[in-house]
Amino acid sequence: MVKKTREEARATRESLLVAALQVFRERGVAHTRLSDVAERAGVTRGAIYWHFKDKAELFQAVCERGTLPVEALLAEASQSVQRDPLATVRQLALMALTRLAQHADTQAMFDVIFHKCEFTEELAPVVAKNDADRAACLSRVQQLFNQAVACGQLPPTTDTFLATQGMHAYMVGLMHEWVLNPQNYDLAACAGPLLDCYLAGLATRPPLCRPDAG
Amino acid sequence: MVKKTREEARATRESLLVAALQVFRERGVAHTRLSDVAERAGVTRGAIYWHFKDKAELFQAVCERGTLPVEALLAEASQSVQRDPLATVRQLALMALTRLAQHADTQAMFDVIFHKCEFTEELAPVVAKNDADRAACLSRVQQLFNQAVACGQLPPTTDTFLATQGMHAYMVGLMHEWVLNPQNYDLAACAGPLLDCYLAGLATRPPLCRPDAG
DNA sequence: ATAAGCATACATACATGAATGTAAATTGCC
DNA sequence: GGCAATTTACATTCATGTATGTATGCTTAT
Repeated sequence: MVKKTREEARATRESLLVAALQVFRERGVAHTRLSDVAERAGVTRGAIYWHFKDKAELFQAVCERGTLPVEALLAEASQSVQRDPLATVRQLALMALTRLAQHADTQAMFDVIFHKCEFTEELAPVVAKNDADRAACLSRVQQLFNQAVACGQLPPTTDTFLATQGMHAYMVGLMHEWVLNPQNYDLAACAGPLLDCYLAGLATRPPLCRPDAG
Repeated sequence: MVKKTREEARATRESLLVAALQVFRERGVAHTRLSDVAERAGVTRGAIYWHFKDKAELFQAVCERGTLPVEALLAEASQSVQRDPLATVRQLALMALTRLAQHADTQAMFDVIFHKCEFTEELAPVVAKNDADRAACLSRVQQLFNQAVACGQLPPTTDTFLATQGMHAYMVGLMHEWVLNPQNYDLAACAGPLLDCYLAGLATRPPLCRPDAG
Protein backbone atom coordinates (compact mmCIF):
# COMPACT_ATOMS: atom_id res chain seq x y z
CA MET A 1 0.00 0.00 0.00
CA VAL A 2 2.08 2.83 -1.27
CA LYS A 3 1.59 5.90 -3.41
CA LYS A 4 -1.37 7.66 -1.91
CA THR A 5 -3.38 10.33 -3.65
CA ARG A 6 -2.41 13.97 -3.19
CA GLU A 7 -4.98 14.47 -0.49
CA GLU A 8 -3.79 11.44 1.39
CA ALA A 9 -0.24 12.68 1.15
CA ARG A 10 -1.31 15.97 2.70
CA ALA A 11 -3.05 14.03 5.43
CA THR A 12 0.13 12.05 6.04
CA ARG A 13 2.10 15.25 6.33
CA GLU A 14 -0.42 16.66 8.75
CA SER A 15 -0.42 13.55 10.90
CA LEU A 16 3.36 13.68 10.96
CA LEU A 17 3.19 17.21 12.30
CA VAL A 18 0.72 16.20 14.96
CA ALA A 19 2.75 13.15 15.91
CA ALA A 20 5.94 15.20 16.03
CA LEU A 21 4.36 17.76 18.32
CA GLN A 22 3.27 15.04 20.70
CA VAL A 23 6.55 13.18 20.75
CA PHE A 24 8.55 16.38 21.00
CA ARG A 25 6.53 17.24 24.07
CA GLU A 26 6.99 13.85 25.64
CA ARG A 27 10.64 13.26 24.94
CA GLY A 28 12.03 16.68 24.09
CA VAL A 29 13.08 17.64 20.60
CA ALA A 30 16.69 16.57 20.83
CA HIS A 31 15.87 13.21 22.36
CA THR A 32 13.14 12.45 19.89
CA ARG A 33 13.95 9.81 17.34
CA LEU A 34 12.32 10.20 14.00
CA SER A 35 11.36 6.55 14.20
CA ASP A 36 9.14 7.42 17.17
CA VAL A 37 7.45 10.17 15.24
CA ALA A 38 6.92 7.88 12.29
CA GLU A 39 5.52 5.13 14.48
CA ARG A 40 3.14 7.55 16.19
CA ALA A 41 1.93 8.72 12.81
CA GLY A 42 1.53 5.18 11.56
CA VAL A 43 4.19 5.41 8.87
CA THR A 44 7.89 4.72 8.63
CA ARG A 45 10.87 7.01 8.73
CA GLY A 46 10.96 7.06 4.98
CA ALA A 47 7.76 9.07 4.94
CA ILE A 48 9.33 11.72 7.14
CA TYR A 49 12.35 12.04 4.91
CA TRP A 50 10.05 12.43 1.98
CA HIS A 51 8.14 15.34 3.47
CA PHE A 52 10.98 16.95 5.41
CA LYS A 53 14.69 17.19 4.92
CA ASP A 54 15.53 16.31 8.50
CA LYS A 55 14.43 16.78 12.08
CA ALA A 56 15.17 20.48 12.05
CA GLU A 57 12.89 21.04 9.10
CA LEU A 58 10.20 18.95 10.72
CA PHE A 59 10.47 21.02 13.87
CA GLN A 60 10.32 24.20 11.87
CA ALA A 61 7.15 23.02 10.18
CA VAL A 62 5.64 22.15 13.54
CA CYS A 63 6.44 25.63 14.80
CA GLU A 64 5.05 27.41 11.80
CA ARG A 65 1.89 25.38 11.95
CA GLY A 66 1.44 26.53 15.52
CA THR A 67 2.39 30.18 15.25
CA LEU A 68 0.60 30.85 12.01
CA PRO A 69 -2.83 31.58 13.48
CA VAL A 70 -1.37 33.85 16.16
CA GLU A 71 0.55 35.80 13.59
CA ALA A 72 -2.59 36.17 11.58
CA LEU A 73 -4.25 37.71 14.60
CA LEU A 74 -1.44 40.17 15.08
CA ALA A 75 -1.29 41.09 11.42
CA GLU A 76 -5.02 41.63 11.34
CA ALA A 77 -4.86 43.95 14.32
CA SER A 78 -1.94 45.78 12.78
CA GLN A 79 -3.94 46.86 9.79
CA SER A 80 -6.41 49.25 11.27
CA VAL A 81 -5.54 52.49 13.01
CA GLN A 82 -7.03 52.02 16.41
CA ARG A 83 -9.02 54.63 18.26
CA ASP A 84 -8.29 53.00 21.61
CA PRO A 85 -4.69 51.73 21.41
CA LEU A 86 -4.49 50.38 24.96
CA ALA A 87 -7.65 48.40 24.43
CA THR A 88 -6.13 47.00 21.28
CA VAL A 89 -3.06 45.85 23.14
CA ARG A 90 -5.24 44.36 25.81
CA GLN A 91 -7.37 42.61 23.25
CA LEU A 92 -4.39 41.16 21.41
CA ALA A 93 -2.84 39.86 24.59
CA LEU A 94 -6.13 38.52 25.77
CA MET A 95 -6.69 36.66 22.55
CA ALA A 96 -3.25 35.10 22.74
CA LEU A 97 -3.80 33.94 26.32
CA THR A 98 -7.32 32.77 25.63
CA ARG A 99 -6.16 30.78 22.67
CA LEU A 100 -3.47 29.20 24.80
CA ALA A 101 -5.98 28.40 27.50
CA GLN A 102 -8.43 26.76 25.15
CA HIS A 103 -6.41 25.16 22.40
CA ALA A 104 -4.63 21.97 23.38
CA ASP A 105 -2.32 22.08 20.40
CA THR A 106 -1.22 25.57 21.31
CA GLN A 107 -0.44 24.43 24.82
CA ALA A 108 1.64 21.62 23.42
CA MET A 109 3.42 24.03 21.10
CA PHE A 110 4.41 26.42 23.84
CA ASP A 111 5.31 23.61 26.17
CA VAL A 112 7.70 22.35 23.54
CA ILE A 113 9.11 25.76 22.72
CA PHE A 114 9.52 26.83 26.32
CA HIS A 115 10.53 23.63 28.03
CA LYS A 116 11.22 20.84 25.60
CA CYS A 117 13.58 22.40 23.13
CA GLU A 118 17.16 23.58 22.86
CA PHE A 119 17.70 26.56 20.62
CA THR A 120 21.08 25.76 19.16
CA GLU A 121 22.70 26.35 15.81
CA GLU A 122 20.97 23.29 14.49
CA LEU A 123 17.67 25.12 14.79
CA ALA A 124 19.04 28.41 13.50
CA PRO A 125 16.21 29.00 11.02
CA VAL A 126 13.61 28.57 13.72
CA VAL A 127 15.51 30.91 15.99
CA ALA A 128 15.72 33.47 13.23
CA LYS A 129 12.01 33.23 12.62
CA ASN A 130 11.30 33.54 16.31
CA ASP A 131 13.45 36.63 16.50
CA ALA A 132 11.74 38.18 13.53
CA ASP A 133 8.30 37.43 14.94
CA ARG A 134 9.23 38.84 18.31
CA ALA A 135 10.67 41.96 16.75
CA ALA A 136 7.56 42.49 14.67
CA CYS A 137 5.32 41.97 17.65
CA LEU A 138 7.35 44.28 19.89
CA SER A 139 7.48 46.92 17.23
CA ARG A 140 3.74 46.80 16.74
CA VAL A 141 3.04 46.98 20.46
CA GLN A 142 5.40 49.90 20.89
CA GLN A 143 3.57 51.68 18.10
CA LEU A 144 0.34 51.16 19.97
CA PHE A 145 1.87 52.43 23.19
CA ASN A 146 3.13 55.47 21.33
CA GLN A 147 -0.37 56.10 20.09
CA ALA A 148 -1.61 55.63 23.63
CA VAL A 149 0.76 58.34 24.78
CA ALA A 150 -0.33 60.57 21.95
CA CYS A 151 -3.98 60.32 22.86
CA GLY A 152 -3.41 60.73 26.56
CA GLN A 153 -4.02 57.16 27.66
CA LEU A 154 -0.48 56.96 28.99
CA PRO A 155 1.62 59.70 30.61
CA PRO A 156 3.65 61.70 28.10
CA THR A 157 6.89 60.79 29.87
CA THR A 158 6.35 57.07 29.35
CA ASP A 159 9.31 55.20 27.97
CA THR A 160 7.34 53.14 25.49
CA PHE A 161 10.32 50.96 24.68
CA LEU A 162 10.59 49.76 28.24
CA ALA A 163 6.85 49.54 28.58
CA THR A 164 6.84 47.24 25.58
CA GLN A 165 9.67 45.11 26.95
CA GLY A 166 7.77 44.77 30.19
CA MET A 167 4.55 43.90 28.47
CA HIS A 168 6.23 41.29 26.35
CA ALA A 169 8.07 39.83 29.31
CA TYR A 170 4.81 39.63 31.21
CA MET A 171 3.15 37.73 28.39
CA VAL A 172 6.07 35.38 27.92
CA GLY A 173 6.28 34.74 31.63
CA LEU A 174 2.57 34.06 31.95
CA MET A 175 2.61 31.58 29.13
CA HIS A 176 5.92 30.05 30.14
CA GLU A 177 4.78 29.35 33.67
CA TRP A 178 1.14 28.56 33.09
CA VAL A 179 1.99 25.86 30.56
CA LEU A 180 4.03 24.14 33.24
CA ASN A 181 0.86 23.49 35.20
CA PRO A 182 -2.40 24.39 33.47
CA GLN A 183 -4.38 23.15 36.47
CA ASN A 184 -2.79 25.82 38.62
CA TYR A 185 -5.39 28.39 37.75
CA ASP A 186 -8.02 29.09 35.12
CA LEU A 187 -6.09 31.13 32.60
CA ALA A 188 -9.06 31.91 30.43
CA ALA A 189 -10.85 33.46 33.37
CA CYS A 190 -7.86 35.22 34.91
CA ALA A 191 -6.16 36.57 31.81
CA GLY A 192 -8.23 39.74 31.81
CA PRO A 193 -7.55 40.77 35.40
CA LEU A 194 -3.88 39.86 35.05
CA LEU A 195 -3.52 42.03 31.98
CA ASP A 196 -5.45 44.90 33.51
CA CYS A 197 -3.12 44.86 36.46
CA TYR A 198 -0.05 45.48 34.34
CA LEU A 199 -1.78 48.00 32.12
CA ALA A 200 -2.93 49.89 35.19
CA GLY A 201 0.67 49.98 36.32
CA LEU A 202 1.66 51.44 33.00
CA ALA A 203 -0.93 54.15 33.34
CA THR A 204 -0.05 55.11 36.88
CA ARG A 205 3.69 54.55 37.09
CA PRO A 206 5.19 53.84 33.70
CA PRO A 207 8.93 53.35 33.32
CA LEU A 208 10.61 56.65 32.63
CA CYS A 209 14.34 56.30 32.92
CA ARG A 210 16.38 54.59 30.30
CA PRO A 211 19.98 55.70 30.68
CA ASP A 212 21.23 53.64 27.76
CA ALA A 213 18.60 54.65 25.27
CA GLY A 214 20.13 55.64 21.97
CA MET B 1 50.00 13.10 35.83
CA VAL B 2 47.31 11.40 37.79
CA LYS B 3 46.14 11.31 41.38
CA LYS B 4 45.98 14.95 42.43
CA THR B 5 45.70 16.13 45.99
CA ARG B 6 42.27 16.71 47.51
CA GLU B 7 42.38 20.39 46.72
CA GLU B 8 43.34 19.70 43.13
CA ALA B 9 40.52 17.23 42.82
CA ARG B 10 38.10 19.88 44.03
CA ALA B 11 39.57 22.26 41.51
CA THR B 12 39.05 19.67 38.79
CA ARG B 13 35.44 19.30 39.80
CA GLU B 14 34.98 23.04 39.80
CA SER B 15 36.57 23.45 36.40
CA LEU B 16 34.32 20.70 35.11
CA LEU B 17 31.29 22.63 36.30
CA VAL B 18 32.53 25.80 34.65
CA ALA B 19 33.32 23.98 31.43
CA ALA B 20 29.97 22.24 31.45
CA LEU B 21 28.13 25.53 31.87
CA GLN B 22 29.97 27.00 28.90
CA VAL B 23 29.52 24.03 26.62
CA PHE B 24 25.89 23.59 27.63
CA ARG B 25 25.33 27.18 26.62
CA GLU B 26 27.07 26.81 23.30
CA ARG B 27 25.70 23.46 22.20
CA GLY B 28 22.66 22.89 24.37
CA VAL B 29 22.55 20.30 27.10
CA ALA B 30 21.26 17.40 25.05
CA HIS B 31 23.68 18.00 22.21
CA THR B 32 26.66 18.38 24.48
CA ARG B 33 29.08 15.48 24.45
CA LEU B 34 30.84 14.83 27.69
CA SER B 35 34.05 14.65 25.71
CA ASP B 36 33.61 18.33 24.87
CA VAL B 37 33.17 19.22 28.51
CA ALA B 38 36.22 17.21 29.44
CA GLU B 39 38.30 18.79 26.73
CA ARG B 40 37.21 22.26 27.78
CA ALA B 41 38.20 21.49 31.34
CA GLY B 42 41.50 20.04 30.27
CA VAL B 43 40.79 16.49 31.36
CA THR B 44 39.33 13.36 29.79
CA ARG B 45 35.86 11.88 30.01
CA GLY B 46 37.00 9.53 32.71
CA ALA B 47 37.39 12.42 35.11
CA ILE B 48 33.76 13.37 34.61
CA TYR B 49 32.58 9.86 35.33
CA TRP B 50 34.63 9.91 38.50
CA HIS B 51 33.00 13.08 39.83
CA PHE B 52 29.51 12.60 38.41
CA LYS B 53 27.41 9.60 37.61
CA ASP B 54 26.34 10.86 34.20
CA LYS B 55 25.38 13.96 32.28
CA ALA B 56 22.19 14.46 34.26
CA GLU B 57 24.06 14.55 37.53
CA LEU B 58 26.60 16.94 36.06
CA PHE B 59 23.81 19.21 34.90
CA GLN B 60 22.18 19.03 38.28
CA ALA B 61 25.42 20.07 39.92
CA VAL B 62 25.77 22.96 37.49
CA CYS B 63 22.26 24.11 38.34
CA GLU B 64 22.71 23.90 42.06
CA ARG B 65 25.96 25.77 41.85
CA GLY B 66 24.11 28.57 40.08
CA THR B 67 20.91 28.75 42.08
CA LEU B 68 22.49 28.35 45.48
CA PRO B 69 23.31 32.03 46.03
CA VAL B 70 19.87 33.18 44.88
CA GLU B 71 18.19 30.75 47.24
CA ALA B 72 20.35 32.07 50.02
CA LEU B 73 19.05 35.54 49.30
CA LEU B 74 15.46 34.43 49.41
CA ALA B 75 15.96 32.40 52.57
CA GLU B 76 17.62 35.35 54.25
CA ALA B 77 14.77 37.66 53.38
CA SER B 78 12.28 35.07 54.54
CA GLN B 79 13.62 35.11 58.07
CA SER B 80 12.70 38.56 59.24
CA VAL B 81 9.16 39.85 59.60
CA GLN B 82 9.14 42.83 57.32
CA ARG B 83 7.64 46.15 58.21
CA ASP B 84 7.29 47.09 54.55
CA PRO B 85 6.31 43.90 52.69
CA LEU B 86 6.00 45.44 49.24
CA ALA B 87 9.43 46.97 49.57
CA THR B 88 10.75 43.56 50.51
CA VAL B 89 9.27 41.99 47.40
CA ARG B 90 10.70 44.81 45.37
CA GLN B 91 14.09 44.41 46.93
CA LEU B 92 14.16 40.66 46.38
CA ALA B 93 13.18 40.98 42.76
CA LEU B 94 15.62 43.80 42.26
CA MET B 95 18.46 41.79 43.72
CA ALA B 96 17.66 38.86 41.47
CA LEU B 97 17.60 41.04 38.36
CA THR B 98 20.68 42.97 39.39
CA ARG B 99 22.57 39.79 40.00
CA LEU B 100 21.54 38.54 36.59
CA ALA B 101 22.61 41.80 35.00
CA GLN B 102 26.03 41.81 36.61
CA HIS B 103 27.06 38.21 36.98
CA ALA B 104 28.17 36.53 33.80
CA ASP B 105 27.84 33.03 35.22
CA THR B 106 24.28 33.75 36.23
CA GLN B 107 23.48 34.91 32.72
CA ALA B 108 24.96 31.70 31.37
CA MET B 109 22.93 29.68 33.85
CA PHE B 110 19.63 31.23 32.90
CA ASP B 111 20.47 31.13 29.25
CA VAL B 112 20.98 27.41 29.59
CA ILE B 113 17.91 26.83 31.72
CA PHE B 114 15.62 28.95 29.56
CA HIS B 115 16.89 28.31 26.08
CA LYS B 116 19.46 25.54 25.96
CA CYS B 117 17.82 22.74 27.85
CA GLU B 118 15.05 20.21 27.50
CA PHE B 119 13.28 19.32 30.69
CA THR B 120 12.49 15.68 30.09
CA GLU B 121 12.31 12.65 32.32
CA GLU B 122 16.03 12.31 32.07
CA LEU B 123 16.39 15.49 34.10
CA ALA B 124 13.59 14.63 36.50
CA PRO B 125 15.56 15.46 39.65
CA VAL B 126 16.40 18.90 38.33
CA VAL B 127 12.80 19.48 37.38
CA ALA B 128 11.70 18.42 40.84
CA LYS B 129 14.14 20.79 42.43
CA ASN B 130 13.01 23.62 40.17
CA ASP B 131 9.42 22.96 41.11
CA ALA B 132 10.24 22.95 44.79
CA ASP B 133 12.21 26.18 44.50
CA ARG B 134 9.44 27.86 42.56
CA ALA B 135 6.84 26.73 45.04
CA ALA B 136 8.89 28.02 47.94
CA CYS B 137 9.49 31.33 46.22
CA LEU B 138 5.85 31.77 45.25
CA SER B 139 4.69 30.85 48.70
CA ARG B 140 7.03 33.37 50.28
CA VAL B 141 5.99 36.13 47.91
CA GLN B 142 2.32 35.43 48.49
CA GLN B 143 2.95 35.67 52.23
CA LEU B 144 4.47 39.07 51.66
CA PHE B 145 1.54 40.16 49.53
CA ASN B 146 -0.81 38.97 52.24
CA GLN B 147 1.09 41.09 54.72
CA ALA B 148 0.90 43.96 52.29
CA VAL B 149 -2.86 43.61 52.22
CA ALA B 150 -2.95 43.40 55.99
CA CYS B 151 -1.08 46.64 56.45
CA GLY B 152 -2.98 48.50 53.79
CA GLN B 153 -0.33 48.60 51.09
CA LEU B 154 -2.60 46.63 48.77
CA PRO B 155 -6.39 46.78 48.49
CA PRO B 156 -8.16 44.34 50.79
CA THR B 157 -9.88 42.69 47.83
CA THR B 158 -6.59 41.73 46.23
CA ASP B 159 -6.32 38.14 45.09
CA THR B 160 -2.82 37.59 46.37
CA PHE B 161 -2.53 34.24 44.65
CA LEU B 162 -3.00 35.78 41.26
CA ALA B 163 -0.88 38.75 42.18
CA THR B 164 1.90 36.34 43.01
CA GLN B 165 1.46 34.41 39.81
CA GLY B 166 1.66 37.65 37.88
CA MET B 167 4.70 38.83 39.74
CA HIS B 168 6.48 35.57 39.17
CA ALA B 169 5.53 35.50 35.52
CA TYR B 170 6.84 39.03 35.15
CA MET B 171 10.17 38.10 36.67
CA VAL B 172 10.49 34.93 34.62
CA GLY B 173 9.60 36.78 31.45
CA LEU B 174 12.03 39.59 32.10
CA MET B 175 14.88 37.18 32.69
CA HIS B 176 13.84 34.84 29.90
CA GLU B 177 13.79 37.58 27.31
CA TRP B 178 16.62 39.77 28.53
CA VAL B 179 19.05 36.88 28.52
CA LEU B 180 18.30 36.41 24.83
CA ASN B 181 19.87 39.77 24.11
CA PRO B 182 21.57 41.49 27.04
CA GLN B 183 22.58 44.39 24.80
CA ASN B 184 18.94 45.20 24.26
CA TYR B 185 18.72 47.41 27.32
CA ASP B 186 20.57 48.04 30.55
CA LEU B 187 18.82 45.68 32.91
CA ALA B 188 20.64 46.88 36.02
CA ALA B 189 19.43 50.40 35.36
CA CYS B 190 15.90 49.55 34.23
CA ALA B 191 15.01 46.83 36.70
CA GLY B 192 13.76 49.28 39.29
CA PRO B 193 11.35 51.17 37.02
CA LEU B 194 10.14 47.94 35.47
CA LEU B 195 9.37 46.47 38.87
CA ASP B 196 7.72 49.65 40.10
CA CYS B 197 5.45 49.59 37.12
CA TYR B 198 4.01 46.20 37.97
CA LEU B 199 3.84 46.93 41.67
CA ALA B 200 1.97 50.13 40.93
CA GLY B 201 -0.48 48.11 38.91
CA LEU B 202 -1.00 45.81 41.86
CA ALA B 203 -1.72 48.74 44.11
CA THR B 204 -4.18 50.44 41.78
CA ARG B 205 -5.88 47.58 40.00
CA PRO B 206 -4.99 44.23 41.51
CA PRO B 207 -6.56 41.04 40.22
CA LEU B 208 -9.75 40.31 42.07
CA CYS B 209 -11.69 37.59 40.40
CA ARG B 210 -10.62 34.00 40.58
CA PRO B 211 -13.57 31.81 39.72
CA ASP B 212 -11.70 28.57 40.19
CA ALA B 213 -10.17 29.38 43.54
CA GLY B 214 -10.68 26.65 46.04
C1' DA C 1 -10.49 6.13 -23.63
C1' DT C 2 -6.71 3.94 -22.60
C1' DA C 3 -2.22 2.41 -22.32
C1' DA C 4 2.54 3.83 -21.71
C1' DG C 5 5.61 6.36 -18.99
C1' DC C 6 6.89 9.21 -15.54
C1' DA C 7 6.67 11.14 -11.02
C1' DT C 8 5.06 10.43 -6.47
C1' DA C 9 4.73 8.60 -1.81
C1' DC C 10 6.17 5.90 0.70
C1' DA C 11 8.83 1.21 2.76
C1' DT C 12 13.01 -1.40 3.48
C1' DA C 13 17.77 -2.22 4.12
C1' DC C 14 22.21 -0.76 5.03
C1' DA C 15 26.39 1.70 6.24
C1' DT C 16 28.25 4.87 9.09
C1' DG C 17 29.59 7.48 12.89
C1' DA C 18 29.03 8.99 17.22
C1' DA C 19 28.34 8.97 22.11
C1' DT C 20 27.88 6.32 26.03
C1' DG C 21 29.24 3.50 30.04
C1' DT C 22 32.54 0.37 31.86
C1' DA C 23 36.56 -2.11 32.76
C1' DA C 24 41.29 -2.09 33.20
C1' DA C 25 45.63 0.31 33.58
C1' DT C 26 48.39 3.99 35.65
C1' DT C 27 50.22 6.96 38.90
C1' DG C 28 50.88 9.33 42.97
C1' DC C 29 49.21 10.78 47.76
C1' DC C 30 48.49 9.37 52.83
C1' DG D 1 50.71 -0.57 50.15
C1' DG D 2 46.11 0.60 49.61
C1' DC D 3 43.24 3.79 47.90
C1' DA D 4 42.05 8.13 45.38
C1' DA D 5 42.00 10.39 40.93
C1' DT D 6 42.42 10.05 36.28
C1' DT D 7 43.65 8.05 31.77
C1' DT D 8 43.24 4.73 28.19
C1' DA D 9 40.98 1.23 25.74
C1' DC D 10 36.97 -1.18 24.50
C1' DA D 11 32.33 -2.92 23.55
C1' DT D 12 27.86 -1.73 22.65
C1' DT D 13 24.06 0.72 21.52
C1' DC D 14 21.68 3.79 18.82
C1' DA D 15 20.07 7.17 15.62
C1' DT D 16 20.91 9.08 11.43
C1' DG D 17 21.02 9.64 6.48
C1' DT D 18 21.00 7.49 2.23
C1' DA D 19 20.30 4.36 -1.28
C1' DT D 20 17.35 1.48 -3.27
C1' DG D 21 12.91 -0.88 -4.02
C1' DT D 22 8.15 -0.64 -5.44
C1' DA D 23 3.63 0.05 -6.34
C1' DT D 24 0.46 3.24 -7.46
C1' DG D 25 -1.56 7.73 -8.94
C1' DC D 26 -1.30 11.04 -12.55
C1' DT D 27 -0.64 12.59 -17.18
C1' DT D 28 -0.15 12.76 -22.04
C1' DA D 29 -0.39 11.11 -26.66
C1' DT D 30 -2.80 8.78 -29.84
